[in-house]
Formats: sequence, C-alpha cells, structure tokens
Amino acid sequence: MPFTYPYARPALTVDCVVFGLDVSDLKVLLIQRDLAPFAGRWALPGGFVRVDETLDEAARRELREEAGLTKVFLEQLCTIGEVQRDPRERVVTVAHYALVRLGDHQVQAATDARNAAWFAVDDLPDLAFDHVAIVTTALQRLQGKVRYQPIGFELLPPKFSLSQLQRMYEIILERELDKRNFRKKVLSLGILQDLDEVEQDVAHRAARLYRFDERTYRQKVKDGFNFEL
Amino acid sequence: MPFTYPYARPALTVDCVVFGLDVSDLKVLLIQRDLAPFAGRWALPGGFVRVDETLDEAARRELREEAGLTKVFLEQLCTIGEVQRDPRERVVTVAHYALVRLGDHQVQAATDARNAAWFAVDDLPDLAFDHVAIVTTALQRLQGKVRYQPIGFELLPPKFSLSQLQRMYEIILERELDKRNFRKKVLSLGILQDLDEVEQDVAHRAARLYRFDERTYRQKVKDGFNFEL
DNA sequence: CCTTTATAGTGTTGTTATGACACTATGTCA
DNA sequence: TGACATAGTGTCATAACAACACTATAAAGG
Repeated sequence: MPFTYPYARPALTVDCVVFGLDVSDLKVLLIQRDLAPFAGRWALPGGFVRVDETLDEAARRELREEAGLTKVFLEQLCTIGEVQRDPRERVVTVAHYALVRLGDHQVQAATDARNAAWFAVDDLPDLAFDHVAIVTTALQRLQGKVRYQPIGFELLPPKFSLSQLQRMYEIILERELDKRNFRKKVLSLGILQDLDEVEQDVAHRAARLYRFDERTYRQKVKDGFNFEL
Repeated sequence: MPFTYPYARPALTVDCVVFGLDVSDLKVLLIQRDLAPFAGRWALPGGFVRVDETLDEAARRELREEAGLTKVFLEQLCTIGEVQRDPRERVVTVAHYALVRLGDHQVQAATDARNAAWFAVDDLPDLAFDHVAIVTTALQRLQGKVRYQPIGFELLPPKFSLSQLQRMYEIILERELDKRNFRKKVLSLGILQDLDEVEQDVAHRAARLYRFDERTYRQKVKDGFNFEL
C-alpha cells in the first residue's frame, strides 16, 4: 500500500488574487467568509479542488461561483504548503492571480452579489489565513510582469486612450511616468491599433482611442520582439 | 464532514530540476527509477511530501536523499495538477528548480551514487511522467531570471574568472556575448570583488579571479539598484 | 458667446547605454 | 624560443532614455 501514513494527502485549495483597476487605485476582490474558520473575515475567493478538475479549472470555477467571473486572465502564482496554515487540518493552496476589467457587467454583478467587495490593494482589511502574504506576492508578480509582458491590457476596456494606459502603469508601478516619453515609447512598440475614434461624453477634449493588437504582438514576438514598458 | 467525496485529496510530490554547469553545457540531474510506474526510466529527483514537512523541506530532503545535495539554491517553479498525470492515482506535484556547483564534492558523490547522472539539457533521454515539460519550464525560468537576478553565481565556484562568468551566461542564454562589452558591463555593476588572485594550473595566461559580493549587492538593492545582465 | 476648466497632444536636446569591432599581453608546453 | 591558448584592453557610432512646457480641443457655466 503506497503513500499511506507518513505521506501527506492534504486537502487542496486554489485561491485567487483578482486585480481590478479603479480610477486611482489597484483593487483586489475579497469575499466575506460565512463559515468557520475565520467566519466574518474577508478572504480571497477560492475553494477546494475537486477530484476531477485541474488546478486551473478549479480556480476558474471558483471565480465563476463566488464572483460571477468568466474568461478572465488567470495565472498560477505559487503554492503554499505550510503545515499549520489552516487551523482545521493540512490544506495546501495553489495561489493564482487574475486580471479583470472593472467596467464589465459581470464584475458589477460580482460586486453586488453576496459578500463580495473590492478593496484598494494598499488598504486591505484583516484577511483570513495567510492571504495577506498571497496578495503581497501577487502584487510583486504583477509589478514585475507588467513591464515585460503586455498583460496590463487585461485591466483596461478593449478601447482605451493613451492616458488611461499611462495611468494604469502609474497605478501598478506606483510611480509617475513622463507623458511624452511614455507615448513615444508605447507607440513605437507598434502593438497598438489606432481606432480613429475618440472618447464619448467627457467634459473636455476627447482622447483618441486605441486597442491592443494581439495579432501583431504575437507576430512580433515570433520575430524576436521583446515587449518592455 | 467537510472535504469528503467530491474534493481532491491528492498525493503530493515535489520534483526538482537540478541545474549544473559543465564546461560547455547546462546539465540536469536525473535519477533512474527502479519502481513502477516508469521503472527504468529517467526522472527528476523528487518524491512524496510527508505529513509534517513543508514543500521546501520536502524538496530539500529529496535532494539530500536522492542526490546527496544540501544547501543548494532552490526555488519553487510551478504546480501541476492534471488529473491523470500519474497512472496510479491523482498526484499533484510542486516543481522546483535548483542550482548547484558541479565542481562540489557532494555533487561528485551524487553522480557516483546509485542511478543518478547528469544530462545535457538539450539532449535528455525519455523522461517519466510529464517531466520533460517541467524541465522546459524550468529552463525558461532560468533563462529569464538569470538576466535580472544574480542567481547564476550559484552555478559557479566561489572564485571565478570573468571568462567563466561570461561562458556561464552564454551557455544559459544560448547566445554569444561580446567579451569587452560583457566585462565592461559586469564590472560596472560593482558587485564583483576583485580577489587579486589568479587561476592556478592552467596551460596559458592565468585569469584574475573574482567573487560575487553578496553583501554589496544587497546594499545596492536596498538603494534601488537593479541587477541586469 | 466668452471664459474657465480639464485633459489631449506634441519635439528637442543633452546624457547615457549599447553594440560593433581587433590587437597586445602573459603564461605553459614542446 | 616559438607555438599555443586564453586574458585583457578602448573607441566610436548609434540608439535609448530622461528632462522639460506649451498649444489644442471640447464641454460647462456664467
């Protein structure tokens, strides 16, 4: 009989740090727990992995069930196997992070539904388990990755202005960027499609709208191109 | 009764991609399996996580037991939870990668011991399970990380010449670097300590030896310094 | 309709980093 | 002492980066 006593057969969970971009803040989606342990505390959306699903599938299912989110950008972050991290019994969790567009209807729904809410990443409430550490790791990963992979677009609407794009980077990287240098650089990458449209319903000069041209991006990557902020 | 039927309670393993640097190749340490499944096949060192140890502890224990390695550089890589990846039953594995100095005595021992051997990373035998995919991921991670984190030194002896250092990067990145530009750049980082010593027993002009000055590096990082190849 | 307000959009220049490139120096060995 | 193998060294042209301030446009409000 293999793998019996001394080997761990832990319960397995997935947890997701869901990032959304506000006007002025990077937000994280939290769910208020109604069961022990940590009943009443805010926690990352997540839950137990089922016997017939992969980790990625489990994470997506939890996002759908707990927050009504589908088709989001989702990546594995790290796995935490501290023996006593769950007071009940050993629970190993595979942490993920996700990027969503806060404007989306489904995201609105998520905010309305049950005990879910968005919190500014630098002003989080007390979290259950070791979830603060997971958020910290996720933020570091995002800050690192956003500079060499075009994942930031996942946080913006499909059509966006260069100002929005710049603000996104400023918020994530927590530092100001020079407007002219930023525009020069980002346009020179040649992965933005100028839509020849402008913003609507703004109380000032309307900005030109762009779209991330994933097709072109992929082609360029094949040819040895390297995205870099 | 929580977490019974529908939830997974998988066996949990750790697997390690141990990299070592040869004169002309990046090598990976493999162990020949003597048990089914995949008896006789080469596989990554690794094994089941015990009830009382963390993932990191399990990985280090396996490295010690299977390869006689201690105190190596070790980082988590990714976790694989495909349902059928092990023919016996569901086994989730947390993959790691490690960097060791091939010159070390313990590493020599590892090579001698039982069915362990080093293979060039681009000339691997058939591997058990999904271990090829893990090696591929680990290599990509190493290639990415070596450029913005001074982890490559873990593959070199404590005292090394600039030529050795350059060769290390060339081997990992799989492209040639310009000697003068490389030396200029790496010295300008100010994280190498010139030991005022030269190589011994070489059949040509002996090279100056350097050491990675971790103290200075940490200090510089605190002051906002960014290592970059 | 004219002023205010809010944001969009635009170029130049000095500085720094990068990449290309070839020869001399030093030590061992035959 | 000559052949060899590798160490070590500098310049220049080009590209990338950082700093910097004003004009343009549209809506709102008096």
